[in-house]
Amino acid sequence: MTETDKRDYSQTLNLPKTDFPMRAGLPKKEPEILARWEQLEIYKKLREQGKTRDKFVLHDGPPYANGNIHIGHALNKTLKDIVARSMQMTGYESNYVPGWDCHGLPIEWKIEEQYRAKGKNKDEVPINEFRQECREFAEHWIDVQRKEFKRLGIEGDWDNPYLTMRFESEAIIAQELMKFAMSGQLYRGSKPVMWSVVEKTALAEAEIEYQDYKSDMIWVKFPVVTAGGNDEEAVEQLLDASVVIWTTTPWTIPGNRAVCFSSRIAYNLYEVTQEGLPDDNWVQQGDLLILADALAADVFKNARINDFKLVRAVTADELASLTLAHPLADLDLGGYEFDVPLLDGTHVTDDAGTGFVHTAPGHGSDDFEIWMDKRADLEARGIDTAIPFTVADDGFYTKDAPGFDGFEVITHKGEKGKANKAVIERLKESGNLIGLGRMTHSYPHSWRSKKPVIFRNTPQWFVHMDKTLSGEGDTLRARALTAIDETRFIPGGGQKRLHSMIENRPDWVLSRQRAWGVPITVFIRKDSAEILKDETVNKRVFDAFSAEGADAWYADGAKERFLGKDYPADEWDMVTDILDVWFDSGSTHAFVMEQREDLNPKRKTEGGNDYVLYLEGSDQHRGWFHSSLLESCGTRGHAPYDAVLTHGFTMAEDGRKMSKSLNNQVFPQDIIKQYGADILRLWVASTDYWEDQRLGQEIIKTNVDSYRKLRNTLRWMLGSLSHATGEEVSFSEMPELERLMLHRLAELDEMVREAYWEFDYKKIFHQLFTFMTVELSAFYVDIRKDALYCDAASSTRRKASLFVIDKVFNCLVTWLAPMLPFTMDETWVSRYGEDTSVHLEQFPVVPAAWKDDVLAAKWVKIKTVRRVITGALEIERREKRIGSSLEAHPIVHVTDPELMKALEGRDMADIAITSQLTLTSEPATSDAFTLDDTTGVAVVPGLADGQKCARSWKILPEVGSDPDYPEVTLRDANALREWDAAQSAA
RNA sequence: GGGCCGGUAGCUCAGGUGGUUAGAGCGCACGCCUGAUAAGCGUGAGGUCGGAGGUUCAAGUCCUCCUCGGCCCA
Repeated sequence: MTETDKRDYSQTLNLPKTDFPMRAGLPKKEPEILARWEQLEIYKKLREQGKTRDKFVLHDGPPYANGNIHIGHALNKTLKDIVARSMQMTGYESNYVPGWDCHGLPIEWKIEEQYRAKGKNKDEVPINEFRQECREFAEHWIDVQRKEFKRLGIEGDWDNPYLTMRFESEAIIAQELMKFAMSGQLYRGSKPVMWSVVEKTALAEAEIEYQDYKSDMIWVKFPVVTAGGNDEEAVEQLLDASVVIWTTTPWTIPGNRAVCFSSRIAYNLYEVTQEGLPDDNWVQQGDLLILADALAADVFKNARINDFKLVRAVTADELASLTLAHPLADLDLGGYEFDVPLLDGTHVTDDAGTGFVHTAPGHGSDDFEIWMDKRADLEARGIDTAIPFTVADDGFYTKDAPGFDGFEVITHKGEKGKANKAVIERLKESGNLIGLGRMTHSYPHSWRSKKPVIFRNTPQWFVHMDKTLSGEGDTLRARALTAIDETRFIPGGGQKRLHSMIENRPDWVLSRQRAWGVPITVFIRKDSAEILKDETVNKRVFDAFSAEGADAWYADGAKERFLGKDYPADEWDMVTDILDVWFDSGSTHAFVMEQREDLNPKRKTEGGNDYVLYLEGSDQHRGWFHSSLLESCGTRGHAPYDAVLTHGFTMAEDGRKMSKSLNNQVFPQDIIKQYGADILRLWVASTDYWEDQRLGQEIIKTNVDSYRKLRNTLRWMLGSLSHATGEEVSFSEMPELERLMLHRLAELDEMVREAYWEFDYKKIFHQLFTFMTVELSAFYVDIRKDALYCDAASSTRRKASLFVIDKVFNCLVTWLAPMLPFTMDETWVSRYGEDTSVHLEQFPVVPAAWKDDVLAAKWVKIKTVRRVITGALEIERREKRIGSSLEAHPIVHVTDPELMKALEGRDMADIAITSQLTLTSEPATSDAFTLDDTTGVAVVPGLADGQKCARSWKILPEVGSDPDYPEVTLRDANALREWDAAQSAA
């Protein structure tokens, strides 16, 4: 025969055949897949499919509609998608309804910014016109984000998402608020807020910038009025003394109600010993002052005193027992004759000042906090804890600051008013001023006007945390704490975190002095401050909001419209504050979950089997998990969720926060454009998202590599399955190697189902990936390629293998579908056709009978022997005695009877991928190859004898013995005979 | 400053109740194959488990402190 006559045996082999491309081209392919899903109406079909099932509701926490999505959004939505898809595939109806948070400050800012650019002033625009612009702004970003989320492959009701600004939503949010009002949980209190006199508005922390500012500083004596303790002499001594404070805001002195000290700081009583002081010196010889040890010298220096002596230490207990007089009390101004208590506060330091902190609860957050914390104690001491409103919105003092009428703290132009000067004069008169100065320091200014701001007490709306509700011990706090105990937290630490927050939090502030939001739809009686409680009025509000949105509250004539005939409009005030957006989103369970027929879960507590999960970043312990819990406990008595799942934050590759300035940001849009959404999703699936994750170029590259390996293994399966006929092979006929794979499938099935329920995606991905590379690609496939490619069509071994590959394929593709929806769908379609989708499948039922631990244990032994053989061949390869393992004929000496027993009936040549192999229980000579960690196995390498089969490339003596097919082994001759018969029949 | 959480090979992850020389996959290096081929197979080099003390016969695993990083507060 000449070369050209030689038969091309590759034509007779069952080589893998597939159109499934090795290279994915995801950036181009994914949009096509999305279009196909759209066309197939996958979402609709899923809902159809789930109609009669129990529901697994992953209730969406709404992102804020004001910009493109970032990596945190991508992580969050991808996780949600994996949850929803996997729960649907395990037999739940898992409908994902995305939502958006639309009201709030950041959008207001954007609109105001646009105004400023046009030279327009917000205050001159009718409020509903302004609100309309906010609404349109939100709408724009909802559309942008919706497109970006869909591009990630997130399945959900994108055509009907929920929005907090939809009229129905606004109506129910207001209705929920009115429930708090009706049940007596809502009350009007007050709180200091950052206030800009120039703009006559409250400012949020983000609207503040710090600039240097020159302030007046004063040192002021607070004379001791009463002192406690058993030592009479010590008490007498203290009664002659004064506590000294220092402040840079003299204008807050009329608002003073307490002095704070710290039990961690050392204090002493000092006596001024300096003789010959001028009469007009504010401190005189014999004065007794209490000061922090570390600061006394400074204070005396400022008071122009050189000689003083330490009388004795003053203990924290003594300080706590003191009552002081207000420094203005003796001037008969009327209104300062109250007791000033000393409070132990952790915020007090001895870095600067006197070690005592002047505390005006209406003018600072520390001041307010400690005042509220100690409220019960103070009231027990007979101290009025009402916080005075000493400064009006225009910067002028009010009647709550007697003696300072007509003075202003900050003028309407943002300049310093005469308040400080007036206070200082009065203090001089009182004899309690002991030092005066000026200092330049960093001070909060309005972002907009660049003018200084002040902390000012303002009326706010609160919900009681500790008010008794339905009975003894039933408070909002108690309800929430119980609800937390009954909720499943993943990871578990979230329970503790939320619990301690609720345990320690102050009353819930609901009000914001803003324009873009749902108004606090409450009326208060002008003369008594009583809250109107009337269901008819509430109904009018609800109906109007449902039809017209919350704008109805701000429309002309709204007051008369809602109050109706029963309440004279001139006797009632309409609240114009809006609700904090946390109340909006905290009510989503009410206006989304309960309202939508396609959600409306019937949970365990209601006798159903439906399950509700909230899934957000761990920052939402303070946010959405928190407000949803309080809202639901306040109105329904229980948590809105059965489980809370949290994820960490995405850091840059070095573990630090991503930031523009460090230039280490990763944008989802870039990854999608360059690699595809499935690569991003693979990262999500492989990472430990319960903690903070890292993301950067190297990590993306690792995932791209994993993706390639995974895709190629699937591609090979698709190619091999092109020869599958669907013929069943009975379990008893199945070779052990096949049964081993089915056993592994059964094990993996258990793992996958468990881990999906635990939301442990990295476990699923890592185990499946390792299975695919180690057990499938490098072991099973490597061994079975010979049978698959070369065995005759009728071969049971080959059919069994195809059967197994088919099962493995279905399992892997469905199991991975929630994580890699694009690629798995592409894979599924490649096998089952364009009108199918893996996303309409369930996880396959894997027969429990496939599990065979005895078999698995036996194959551990077989693999042990295989490792020694492979090791021996590696030496031969290194020494250039063989290239392919098919050139070898190892003699395998197995002296361990246990191992030998495992090998019985196995074709070890196949398993080791050699052409020939001899097994013997005879001990080998000492130069045979062994592995250190394996006893009882030794391998003497050798070369296979005979001719190389032109078809299967095996080297066997039998090659040439079939006269019809002299170039091949007998197995291949048989296969060719079948092949040729089939060809001629066709 | 306070509460909570985390730091295991270059990367991503495993390492029940403390117990042999700390594992896997990827990547990397080297080799083989050329019928999964911009693929497949094999071998190998990489870690004193953030650091320092302590408890213990024995600690990545328990305790204390420190450090770095994160979230939330102040």
